[in-house]
Amino acid sequence: MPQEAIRAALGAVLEGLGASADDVRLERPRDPSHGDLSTNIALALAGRLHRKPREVAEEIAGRLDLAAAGVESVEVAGPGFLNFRLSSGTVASVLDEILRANAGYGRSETGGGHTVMVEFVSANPTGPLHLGHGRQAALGDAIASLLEWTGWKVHREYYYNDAGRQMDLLARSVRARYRQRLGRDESLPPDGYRGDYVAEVAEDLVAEVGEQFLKDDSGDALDQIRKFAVRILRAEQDRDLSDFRVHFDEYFLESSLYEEGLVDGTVEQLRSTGLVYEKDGATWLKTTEFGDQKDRVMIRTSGLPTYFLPDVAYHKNKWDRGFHRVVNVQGSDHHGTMARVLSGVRALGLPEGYPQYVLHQMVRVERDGQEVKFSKRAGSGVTLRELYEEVGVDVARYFFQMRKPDAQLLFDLDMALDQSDKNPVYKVQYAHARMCSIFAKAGVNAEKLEGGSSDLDVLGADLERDLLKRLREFPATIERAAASMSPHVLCDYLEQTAGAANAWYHSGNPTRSPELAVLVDDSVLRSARLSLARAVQIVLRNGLTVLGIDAPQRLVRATTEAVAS
RNA sequence: GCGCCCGUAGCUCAAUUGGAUAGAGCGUCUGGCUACGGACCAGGAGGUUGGGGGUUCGAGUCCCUCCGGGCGCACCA
Repeated sequence: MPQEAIRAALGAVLEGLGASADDVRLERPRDPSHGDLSTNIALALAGRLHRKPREVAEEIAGRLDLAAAGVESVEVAGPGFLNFRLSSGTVASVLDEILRANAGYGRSETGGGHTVMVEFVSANPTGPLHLGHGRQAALGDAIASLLEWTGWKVHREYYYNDAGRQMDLLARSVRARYRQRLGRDESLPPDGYRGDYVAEVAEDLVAEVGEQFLKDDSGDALDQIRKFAVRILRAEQDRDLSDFRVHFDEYFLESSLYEEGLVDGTVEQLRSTGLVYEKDGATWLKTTEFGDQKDRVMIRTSGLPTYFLPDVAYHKNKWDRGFHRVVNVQGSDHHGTMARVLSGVRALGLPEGYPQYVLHQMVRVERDGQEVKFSKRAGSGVTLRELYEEVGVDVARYFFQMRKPDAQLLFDLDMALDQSDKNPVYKVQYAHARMCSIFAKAGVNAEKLEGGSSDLDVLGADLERDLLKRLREFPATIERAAASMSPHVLCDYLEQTAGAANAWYHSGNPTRSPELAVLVDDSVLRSARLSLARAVQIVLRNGLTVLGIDAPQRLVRATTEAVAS
């Protein structure tokens, strides 16, 4: 690892300047003319030492002993950067590492095997999942996966409200449709659920119980209808998520918090903090103590808790279950709840930074430059299933992941349906398939390829150096994406790496420049380039795997009819 | 009105968390190609990073302010 060697060499010199190797940040400069690796340590130190940055840089460069680091040259550039140029053998040495680690390349132990819970989707079972849930499902799953790749033990959890007002409204909506279906004149509740799926549930109810609830207005009957509807809709959500390749370790029911007395327990604990008071017949929590805009009611005049109380109890429960790091993925329309939950959790004495939130913004879908708005079945919006049945799961997942969560997402259906390199998903998948096709053409078993050739320094072409340097950055990219909980960082990396791989591949067009082809006659070159192709294939495949997207060995273009169906 | 998020090429978005000449894709323009998989390739043009001020060796990034957009501001969830 040249980074470590350079870092060590720098460390030796820096001791005399009151700094250490830990202060050094080595980066790949954007501009290749600035070398292969670069550090700003002299700039950082200059202020502290009250000296000119370039002078400090010159001094460090003069004293560096880089004999063992595979460095060809060091130069001082710009305001005081130290730029290192590596020998091509050193640059190519990453291939050994990649081929050896194979499916493990990119993994790290940063998380130390500690436990983290990622809670996401958490939609109430009042209807089909829509696009916002889709973004959250893809995003949450990718974040969970990134944490796994960086050494965390991840628990995926889904929380849902199976009681309360919305559920009651759902039950009454289903009851109305059910009675209409049986020929009785009954209208939907004023803010009832209007989507066609409600009638579908009602149809199932008729098949199940016949006319049993036709005239029964009792609370018990309504309760049974609610349970029936929840069962049907939960099953549908499970199918939608499972077909979207998103799976949970645990489904947590809000009602269980009440059944196990956790809500009452939380009230008691909060009271003991002295931050609880009575006003206007209700019970309030001083959330302003923790930066909320106003205090919040936790128990209404009626004696019933507001929703925010079980939320706090739930987060106490997560902690007590041993999850001392929790990531909540939510739509940014819920950001108001965040401050309240955090206040409640702080009041209970849980530490700063627990839980963490990733808030994502809304999704719009466009076709031919026009926004797609309506789904008759869902009553409003577009359902997740409608989307991925049209564009495919790989494309849908990738599109949801490729943008930073806290910006609005424009889902461009025309690009999503395109099957050329214009579509970033196919661009990456196709680069992967291309590498696989080279192995097939060469008649080699990719799994048997080894990087241990001592002749890797033949990979000296600009496109090869560029590609090699990108491959080396894969583990750091995973780290960065995981640390910032931003899958789009990985998407960006994969697109650029696929682009670099494509450029390399195309430069070796056998008709025009056969000497640059992977499968050249020269056996040393051929073997080194096959190793490079293999490394590219491994990195692209691992990256796609993190995102939950297939890395097929060959792509078969769908026909127009198949796309339409 | 208050709070959170966002504002970067014609469009959709990046920018290694304060680094060097702000990068990709789409679109556009100009060339090229009998193919290690044509689901093409190479290259060009395109920018006062919403405006203004500040912090420092250095700002798209941090601070202040103004403008514009999204979301949230219940004893609803």
